[in-house]
Amino acid sequence: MHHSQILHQLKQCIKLQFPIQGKKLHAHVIKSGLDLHGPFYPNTLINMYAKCGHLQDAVQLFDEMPERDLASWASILTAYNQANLPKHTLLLFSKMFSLHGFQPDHFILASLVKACASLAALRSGLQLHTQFIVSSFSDDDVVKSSLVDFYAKCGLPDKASSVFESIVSKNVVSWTSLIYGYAKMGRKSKVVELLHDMPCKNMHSWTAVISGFVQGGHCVDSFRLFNELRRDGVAIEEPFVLSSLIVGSASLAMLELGKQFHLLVIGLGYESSVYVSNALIDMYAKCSDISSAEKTFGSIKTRDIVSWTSIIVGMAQHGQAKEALSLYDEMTSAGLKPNEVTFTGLIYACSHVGLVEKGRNLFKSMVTDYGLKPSLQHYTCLADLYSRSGHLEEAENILKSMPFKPDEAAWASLLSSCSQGGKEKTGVRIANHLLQLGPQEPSTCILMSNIYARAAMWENVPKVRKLLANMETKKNPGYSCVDLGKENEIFYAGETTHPMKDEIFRLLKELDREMQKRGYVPNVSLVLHDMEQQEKERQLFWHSERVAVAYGLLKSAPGTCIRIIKNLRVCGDCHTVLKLICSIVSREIVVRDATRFHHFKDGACSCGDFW
DNA sequence: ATAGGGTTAG
Repeated sequence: MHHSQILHQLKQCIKLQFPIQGKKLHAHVIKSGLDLHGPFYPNTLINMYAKCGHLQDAVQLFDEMPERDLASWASILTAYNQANLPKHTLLLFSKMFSLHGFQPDHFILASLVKACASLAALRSGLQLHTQFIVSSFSDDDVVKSSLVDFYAKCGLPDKASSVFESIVSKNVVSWTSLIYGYAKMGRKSKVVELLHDMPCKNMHSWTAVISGFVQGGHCVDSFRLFNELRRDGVAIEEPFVLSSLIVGSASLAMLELGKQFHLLVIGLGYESSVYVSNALIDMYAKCSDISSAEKTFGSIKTRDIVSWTSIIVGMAQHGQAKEALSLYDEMTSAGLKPNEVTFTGLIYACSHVGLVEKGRNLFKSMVTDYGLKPSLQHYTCLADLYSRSGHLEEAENILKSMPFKPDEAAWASLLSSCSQGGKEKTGVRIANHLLQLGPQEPSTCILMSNIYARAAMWENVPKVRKLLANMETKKNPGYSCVDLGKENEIFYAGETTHPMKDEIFRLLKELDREMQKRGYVPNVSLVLHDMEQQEKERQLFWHSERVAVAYGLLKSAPGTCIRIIKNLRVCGDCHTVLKLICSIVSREIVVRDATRFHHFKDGACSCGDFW
């Protein structure tokens, strides 16, 4: 074989994603005595391995090269980008820069900007932009296009636009990057304008706009745009866009819509896309339909680490800790390596069933067996495990000795265990610390106030109340949304204007009488405002989750599960009430609150009363 | 020979 033929075939391997064939060509080059280190071969081979996902082979070739030119460096940087290791890309570059004093060319600059874009590393990207402007490649359109993408991903679409304007020949790639940036920031009129002005559109562009809307939390806009596409008869040639839409239905907990997207996936024949299936698992879990999540997981032919992690995390969040842990054993037996995300789910599972030893061992295993670096979230999760199981000292030690500064969430989780377990002294110490820190979350303030009230430190209660009052003016009001399949109904806390309010009131009154027979006493310590006892009870009575449950009981088919989505965390009193209601009416109630899921069934909750 | 856009889990 002539070497131009070999080069051609290597390119074919990249295009068709045939690493095995590529490896054969590599072997052929060595066996036939062709000069492996001659012109073109090593860089093309590195590129082939990189693009086919064989990072290790690319790195090995690179390390064995006697001479490296700028193209070799560009190829290996691409390999790290391709393997989704943008941090390595930047790290390797800084090494190359200090060791060899290289000036990056336009190829290398484009790879580096891409790495910054996927990390949303604003500072490094700005530095590269400066370096690019003063370099001799400063008119290169491809680097400019990657800078547009970088600014768009950093949430600065106007900066992206000014770079975009400087591009000499604008193409579908640069247009797509720009429009993604505006979609992500929810700048709808700008998106519409750009869609109109764009001379060239393809599936990439549509996917970019829709995923931009979803990633920026403008899910409804993404659904609307997709409807328009379908109306216009645009063919969905690839499944990419469906994953984004499924993520959108998950984040709004719109189960019916998610199911419709699932049907569309089947109809279009994209069931075999792992990306789509993984998004579906997560969607069903986030919409509280954990059994459909399991079914979807079961139907995947080749599961990857994201599939396993999604179902493990889903099970853990729904209180099925044992199942989550046994899925982990199955996963490792199948030869898959867990990553950071898997371990968050696993430790979370342990903390919900009080498996202290198991959690401790998993944390150790993550470091020693898999060489993973625990993040702040891992430490917080581990501390949570200790404090929930009554090991407050160990929990506090972790927060104090870990290589991160504990944030408000970390202290708040510890504080919540103090109020549950009657550890007053520790609680007061942590509350004082939080007071100095200046809490940002209303839920933290409520915990603090309760601790101070219980310790009779009345001088501190007004301080916390004042903080809370300042927050509540800017925070969203609490609401609960009950999912009745074809329709949803949303209730705000204290709302008394609903057309069915009399029926709802009657039902809640009736339930209240039955609850009191079973020993229920309203826990007013969780209501903070200054008011008389009766007024406090009335306020609790109209908490949005109760109203939503009552409405759900009135409107839904008998025996069905009632699903509630809430924007804040469930309050302690409502939690008690829902446990009672579910057994009084013999119905399952599932509440997705701001942080977790509560499955109320037979008088108990899947969260084990810790949240 | 080497560079730029859209998809999944905490």
